[in-house]
Amino acid sequence: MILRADFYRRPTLDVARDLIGKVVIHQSPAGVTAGAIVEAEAYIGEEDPACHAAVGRTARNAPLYGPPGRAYVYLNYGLHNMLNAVTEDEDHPAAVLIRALEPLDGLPLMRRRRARAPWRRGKAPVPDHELCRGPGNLCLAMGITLADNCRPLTRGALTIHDRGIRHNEIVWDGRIGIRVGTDKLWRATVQSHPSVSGRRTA
DNA sequence: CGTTCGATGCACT
DNA sequence: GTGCATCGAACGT
Repeated sequence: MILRADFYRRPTLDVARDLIGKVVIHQSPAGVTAGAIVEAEAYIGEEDPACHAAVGRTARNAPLYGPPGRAYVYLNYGLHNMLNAVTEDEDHPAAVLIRALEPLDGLPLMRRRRARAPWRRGKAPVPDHELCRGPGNLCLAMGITLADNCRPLTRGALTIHDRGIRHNEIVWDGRIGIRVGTDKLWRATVQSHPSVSGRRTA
């Protein structure tokens, strides 16, 4: 069952929590890939120093000020695309960063895309559970690019679905990979899942 | 184990 | 010109 816009038109922390276990599906000319979300972070409003909306509305962060249920994709460090789901209302810029997936469908295509990265040339193949581990890696494996920016997640080539996956052990931690706003416990993960990014616990 | 650092492109000041 | 919501290799302990 595909998630509708009303799913995203809610408090961002609720959306982040409920996105855990949901399935991202990308249909590209090269084939279909899909993965279940195991890690997500909330970025909420102009008062959140780590949110792109903290600097006010700009050309880049404009999707955050648009309707909920669309993708916000941007390039970071000149290398990696980041996939966000826009949440809340048009006048409340916020989004959930999808940080990691458990690969479900199209694993051979994911392996090919990961192997194509310049820094992976001639290296050992990526283990399956690491194909979508990390926000940059998952966009590469899924073939998500800037062309997907602003696209609705409720229909079309890039969508998010409820396939009935439920996780009992969802934990909240501080967001990672940022320099400010690290005090807020807005990172939801499936505890101990091998596809979750960052340092492994156990 | 841990920390440092280079690659790389573009939005923003 | 500066600074990233990264990745992974290289090095130190």
